[in-house]
Amino acid sequence: MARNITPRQENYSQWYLDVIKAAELADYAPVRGCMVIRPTGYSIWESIQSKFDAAFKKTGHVNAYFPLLIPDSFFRKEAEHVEGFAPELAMVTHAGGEKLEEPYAVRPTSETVIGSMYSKWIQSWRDLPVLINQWCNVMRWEKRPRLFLRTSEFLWQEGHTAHETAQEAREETLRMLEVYRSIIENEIAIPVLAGEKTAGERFPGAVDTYTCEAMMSDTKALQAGTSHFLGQNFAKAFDIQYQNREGELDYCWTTSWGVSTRLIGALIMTHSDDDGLIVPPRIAPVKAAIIPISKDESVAENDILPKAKELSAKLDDELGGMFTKVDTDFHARPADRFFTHLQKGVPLRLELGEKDLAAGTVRIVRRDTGAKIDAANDKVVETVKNLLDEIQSNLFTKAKTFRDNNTHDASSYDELKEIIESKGGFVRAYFGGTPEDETRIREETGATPRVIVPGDHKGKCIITGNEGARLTVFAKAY
RNA sequence: CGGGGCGUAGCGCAGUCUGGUUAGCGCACCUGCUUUGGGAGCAGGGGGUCGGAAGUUCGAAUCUUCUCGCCCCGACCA
Repeated sequence: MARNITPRQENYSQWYLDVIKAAELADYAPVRGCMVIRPTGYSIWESIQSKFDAAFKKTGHVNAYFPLLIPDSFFRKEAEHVEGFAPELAMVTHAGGEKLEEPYAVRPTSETVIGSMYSKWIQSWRDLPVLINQWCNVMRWEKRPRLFLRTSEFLWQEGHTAHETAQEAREETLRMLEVYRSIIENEIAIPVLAGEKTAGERFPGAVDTYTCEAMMSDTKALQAGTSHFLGQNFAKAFDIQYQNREGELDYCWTTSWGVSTRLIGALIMTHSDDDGLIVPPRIAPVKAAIIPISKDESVAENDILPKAKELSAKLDDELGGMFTKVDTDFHARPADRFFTHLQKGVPLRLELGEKDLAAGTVRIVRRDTGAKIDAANDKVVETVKNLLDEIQSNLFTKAKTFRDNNTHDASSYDELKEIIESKGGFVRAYFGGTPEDETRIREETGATPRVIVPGDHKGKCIITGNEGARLTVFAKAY
């Protein structure tokens, strides 16, 4: 049992912070609300990034980079956008030792700068669609920061597309939502509900917002990715016009979508346990730690290490890329070395000692279950491959079962209130109310509508009593 | 931003109320020996000026004022 991590049951937030610290994922920076992403954490981000980036390329998107500083006036061009972001903008008022004529905002998101550029680049329907993504940092001055979940500065990806028709833009919005769902579920092993947000939860300036909503292991909800249909709001604000097929001027239809380093927070709070981090195999930068052990340090180094390196090379070679890491911390005792990799969430631990060499086997230990398997040398590659697949699916299934077990139905507002208070988790109820109703529900229960359940579920609204309300998931959220 | 808690060695803490010789303890770290398959034992070491600033005092970790930061709850949050 880990002795440097507070048990989850005792104090969930402390557990979360302890896991991050023990796995050396991040540390607090000198500036309030900012964090340093340490190598172990950053390598997980790189791994996540590469999955998404490949998928974006596959769906026809290209990467570009837009500047960090945005003229303050840009934000005022879209009424809802400015209202939504004004409170969290960081402003640069001085530069070069002088006060600036017009302050620059440190980007909280780039719809505005990108919109201004699109208006220059797009002339004709032949220029469309424009499908651009950028990987960058953004800053939102948060009142209550939490590592990975809500920091003032964070890393993310923002896709910005412009289309000829509303239909096409809507399809794009949903296409990217599906890309998100599939990667978050299949690679990061986090089950999500991919669906529409209610009016009160919309991105400022969007016509429709969609989310991939996940449940953390304390039953609170976390928005893991969003995709927005922006209609012609930004096109009108930034004058993104093109000449259509009939020769007339028309406004584009735009979308934007993003996932951030918050996914690392989601990964932690979905899979990890009281021993520390657990990283799903497909995301894990190191999938197996190979640990040569012997009572005699020189034997470990001179006799066993070469075998370990051989095994490492074989696994890397047959299973692809930077697959394994050989632990050469011979001065530490085995148990200490085991814990290091355990806490960093490495999916498999391969122990190689004199006993194993004599028996022609390798001892394999699973991070998710702790199960130990002695695999014969000629079966190691196959066993490792199978175990990684098993761990991947086990993590997903476990998380999904947990979510399903903590999802309840409410047929009245009172019942919703009662369930949120007594059990927590996701509560499904028919809802067709206004943003004002949402505010009231939040004030009275602490829960908010997280996502409209995908599919055509209609019923009687628990607030207004009107028929035709959509089945909506309510929960307390991060 | 409001309420509460807290900043003393890398981490966790004691000491603060009732100012006073070289500021302690556990873990971690370093050296040696014995150990070694889920966080070892003994012995010997290194490391802090007490979050920061100003003040009171012969004397401040301890008292006063200001300030910075962290955690929890609340408000807010695409």
